[in-house]
Amino acid sequence: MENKNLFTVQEFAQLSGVEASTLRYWDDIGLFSPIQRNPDTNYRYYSLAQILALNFVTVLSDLDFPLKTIAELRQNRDPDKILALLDKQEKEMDMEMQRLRLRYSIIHARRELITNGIKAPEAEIAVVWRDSLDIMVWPLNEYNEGETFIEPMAGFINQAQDQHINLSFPVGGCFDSFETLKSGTNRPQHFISIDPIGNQKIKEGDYLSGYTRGYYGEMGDLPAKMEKFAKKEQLTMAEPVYVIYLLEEICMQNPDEYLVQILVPVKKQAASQSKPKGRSA
Amino acid sequence: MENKNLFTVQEFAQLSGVEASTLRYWDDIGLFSPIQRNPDTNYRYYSLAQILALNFVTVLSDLDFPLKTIAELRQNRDPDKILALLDKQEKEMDMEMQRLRLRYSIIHARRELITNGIKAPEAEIAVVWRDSLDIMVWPLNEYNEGETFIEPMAGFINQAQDQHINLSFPVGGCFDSFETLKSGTNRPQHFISIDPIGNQKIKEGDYLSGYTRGYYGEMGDLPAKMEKFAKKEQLTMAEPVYVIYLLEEICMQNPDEYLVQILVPVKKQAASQSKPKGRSA
DNA sequence: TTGCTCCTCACGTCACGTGAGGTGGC
DNA sequence: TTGCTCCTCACGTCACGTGAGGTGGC
Repeated sequence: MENKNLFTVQEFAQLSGVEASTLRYWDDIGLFSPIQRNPDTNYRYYSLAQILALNFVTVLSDLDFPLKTIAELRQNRDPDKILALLDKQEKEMDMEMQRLRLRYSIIHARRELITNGIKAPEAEIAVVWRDSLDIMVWPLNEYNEGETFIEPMAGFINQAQDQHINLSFPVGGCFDSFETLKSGTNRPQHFISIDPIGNQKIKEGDYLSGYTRGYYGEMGDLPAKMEKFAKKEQLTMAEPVYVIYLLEEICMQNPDEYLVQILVPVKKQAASQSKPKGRSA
Repeated sequence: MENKNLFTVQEFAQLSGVEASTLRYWDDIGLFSPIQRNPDTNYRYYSLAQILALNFVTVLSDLDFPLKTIAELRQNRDPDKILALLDKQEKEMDMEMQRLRLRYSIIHARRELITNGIKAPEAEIAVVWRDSLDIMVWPLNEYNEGETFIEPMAGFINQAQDQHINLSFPVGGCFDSFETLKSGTNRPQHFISIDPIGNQKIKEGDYLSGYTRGYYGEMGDLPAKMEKFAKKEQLTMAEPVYVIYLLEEICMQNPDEYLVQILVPVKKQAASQSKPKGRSA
């Protein structure tokens, strides 16, 4: 009965949903062969019953088992062995899941910044309310003479590998105070990553916000402008000061056009407290 | 300053966490090249600042962008383009997630059956409580003379592709009644898949359960034994009858040793109702 | 004779990793 | 002189997909 109905590759491909080229390849590597060959023409002929034997291969290859493993199993399978391999495969899938989730959060973080960068009111210095943002704060940077952010960054990248730290999240800087920012805009005390599983946060609250364009650490007269604005608006600057690169090498061709946002936590000086001081001075 | 510190491939590899062979390859394909070459020795020399240019490549390749795309972007990137590509990448990740989830449920379903198969009390016919089980019920099978399950199965596999039905879930059979099972153990009215997103369920309840070994549809004297047991225990058989292959081609070498479980929904005949009947007859 | 399917090589894919064989500086 | 790093090919990986060139049955 099984021999009554024989199928050519194309027919069997149609029947099984496995491509003819794949069937030929599986035959070539000895994984799954037709029950018959025409000795003259060398045509392959598959039987209907082979659809079940094929199922063994397709099920396991759908589960991403290597064909080599499938071929070995075909000769020598048993329930315990299959269970062990299913477990192993599931563990690799768990790892793949982790990788996917990490990528999702990187894409999410980067999309946020780029979107903000595109619609940023660049000329505007203003007090804005910020929700809290999860970040990772990198270790304290130390600078020798003439060094900029690049040296400690290189050092950290170098160490990060050992600690399995992912460096694909957007990066910014953190300064101890507005004074330290002014005295060296290209030497942040800490780098930060906009990393949702980071250990720290940019706290929610009011921030004095300003934007400027330029390569990493080049902020032109923005700090001076912001200080002037703060004085005029009677704002008390607090710490730490964050700089966040909204548009950088990932999406900008020209390094001089990188877009950075400076964020300084501020409090409005209460009228009842500041005014008397101002008057008495 | 940038030229002061130059690094060989190995050094730059160490610094950046990108393998030296990868750096050479990225140079070969024109994706990322050292700023200098020694004209005599052809040694590659990278600068510290290149670590940032490298970051562009590593971030995007960590996100699984094709190197070709990264190379094109490097020449001509802008925020909108990057946003579009991030979206595209996320959609592919969504699909990968779906594939992963599907594989998880296949592994889960198969592990359940195999584990049950390994520890099954094979000789035992007994009434067991079953929790409900999600399944997909395939269309009604029709049989011509001399045909067995194999023909409708082949037909269905053939159609399944168009409907994007995944055939990797464990398969069983469903019979309209115990009588139809007895009259053709290799001709189930329906196939079923143990598929958690199937449209139907094996209802929870008491089932008469028996095991036997043999190729698909070969059940020896198990149906007869189960019927005898039911009679003795005064069980009323209901419908439908399920056969579930716990151990089949996926984990068994020898087709004669496939392990099938027959499940017949039953009710104990209430003593008050059945006894009078029995006496009056 | 034309069109269709089948066959067997052989090459391309993608992003490297791994030698093989040879050179240059301490 | 030895050991180390660097170089440039070239080949292997994995599971096919895609021709190229040729044959057989209607």
